[in-house]
Amino acid sequence: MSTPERPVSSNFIRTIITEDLESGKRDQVVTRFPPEPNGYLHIGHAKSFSLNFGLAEDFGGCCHLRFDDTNPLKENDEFVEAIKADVRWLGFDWGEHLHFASDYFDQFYLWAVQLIKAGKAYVDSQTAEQMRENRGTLTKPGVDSPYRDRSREENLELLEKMKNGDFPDGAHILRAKIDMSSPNMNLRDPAMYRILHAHHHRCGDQWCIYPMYDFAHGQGDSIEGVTYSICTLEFEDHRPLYDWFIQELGIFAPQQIEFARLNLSYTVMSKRKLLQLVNDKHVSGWDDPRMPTLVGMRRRGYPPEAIRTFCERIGVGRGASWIDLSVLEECVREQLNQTAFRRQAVLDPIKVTIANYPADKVEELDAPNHPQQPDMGIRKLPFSHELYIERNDFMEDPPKKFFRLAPGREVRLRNGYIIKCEEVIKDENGEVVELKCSADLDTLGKNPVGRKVKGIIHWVSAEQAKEVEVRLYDRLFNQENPDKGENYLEALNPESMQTTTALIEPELLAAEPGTTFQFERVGYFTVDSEDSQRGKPVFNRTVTLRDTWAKLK
RNA sequence: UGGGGCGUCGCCAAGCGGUAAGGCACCGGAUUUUGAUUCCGGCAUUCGCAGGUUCGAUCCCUGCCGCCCCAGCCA
Repeated sequence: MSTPERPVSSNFIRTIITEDLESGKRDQVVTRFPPEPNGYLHIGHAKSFSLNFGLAEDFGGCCHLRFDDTNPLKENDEFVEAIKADVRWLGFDWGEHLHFASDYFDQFYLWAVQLIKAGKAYVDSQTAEQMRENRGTLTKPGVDSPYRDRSREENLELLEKMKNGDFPDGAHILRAKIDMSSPNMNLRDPAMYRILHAHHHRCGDQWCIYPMYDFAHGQGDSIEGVTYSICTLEFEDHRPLYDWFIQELGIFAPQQIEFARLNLSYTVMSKRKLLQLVNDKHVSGWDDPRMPTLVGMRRRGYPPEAIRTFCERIGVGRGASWIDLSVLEECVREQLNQTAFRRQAVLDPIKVTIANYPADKVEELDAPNHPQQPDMGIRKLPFSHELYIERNDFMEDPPKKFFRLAPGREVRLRNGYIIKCEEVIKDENGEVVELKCSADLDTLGKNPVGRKVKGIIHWVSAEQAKEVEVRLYDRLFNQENPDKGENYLEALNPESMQTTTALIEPELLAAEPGTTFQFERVGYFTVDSEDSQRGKPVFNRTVTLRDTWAKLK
């Protein structure tokens, strides 16, 4: 496994574990990442499993990957495989420890029987509505079910029949007998098993009853010897219930520690909403480059190292926090800056002709693949008398601080000569269509004497340039918190993807899907892995370059 | 107005009774054939508010205020 530098910053979980190890309360660290295979993983999950795998790594323990597959109605193997691939993509390894809650269904059933025998569980035959009414409210205690005092024998028989499929869905339910007046709603006789005549992705039609997450999660951790069950804050209220099951069953007790889940600005993180975005075709799929899913980010071109850096950088706490999307983008730039080959591409072209350069001449200029890393080599860049430059690199009447091309001004062509704008040609509408320039042919690889040329712009040679499709991605939502309004769909950014045609240097035509380049002065672009064809790449804008000029304006 | 949590710089986040780490952002300045990168420097007399305990409190106590989570046969 690659070990990205980890400026081991302290956090409260690390502190707890360190103390436990020192005091002898624990002698090893076993964590786990327990996703439900009902959707694709997103950046919030990455925070969670980076934490879990990272902790195991730091303390010389291990981290399990366990699928909590207790609801067959929503789960399937496609998600299982995708989740495994995502965790691996980020560079984590669960070794031998690939588990499923469904591996433990027999044991869970035995434990349910055990609790009935101990008078700690009963079969309720109220309808779901009745149960809801009798549960009370936040301020009113609940009312005991009329079935609460059934005999153990009757409970046992009913559960057996539930298991055998003798009842339709919803006819009965197994509940823990705790306290209907508990101020903690989770302790008001929570459901343990429900009847579900459903096909399970791993068990097939073996079961007609399935354990609730609350009756499976804690015991799954216990069976696996998980020492630290790290989960998000919303499960804090469930901890007394998990502890109750563990205690009544007399089994190994993991320690649950909760942390705040990740909130990222300009995006949504709930699986339900991501699923809706996919189903309602607001995006092209789970791997749409605008999605906060790991498959989406991979396709967008975000390197796994950047995501790990991000997870490390944002830290872990117990207060609800909002991380700005720009923090993630900065991690992406940081990584890509070191690894991406530099290329030239023009997204919004304007023609430039070099009057003093022979019309029939084509020069192959040497251009470094990475100016700071010579060992990354060079490539050839064709130069001729007719070029394209970026439209916004020219201004007819520029402010003093604009050091790009303007009438009478000089500018350096990146990796090429210094040129001077001699004449501006417009069409009948006054639109600039071409710039006539002259080149100082003694400036290739050196600066002219006696004058300084500050501006540098990128370009492509007109005849050799190739046209490719480029997708300019932007944030999916234009509200910082899309959930703040009535309906998060209203916050969708209509301009989150804009397709355009770019002119690229010819070398780029052979780019392999999944590779990322820096289009100098523009941004990082990754060859789309779905829609590119051999010799016909489609580029996704991964992230723009920082642009202090844009801020100045 | 039941219960469980949380409030330290613009955003994260250390700190656990001895006098405010770090990262990101931001602002200067240097280098630069990417207005990118890199580099150097700056950036909380103050820890939600008000009292109290103490020689000393962000850390302990009390009371306020604000925010988040819980009433699925979802996870």
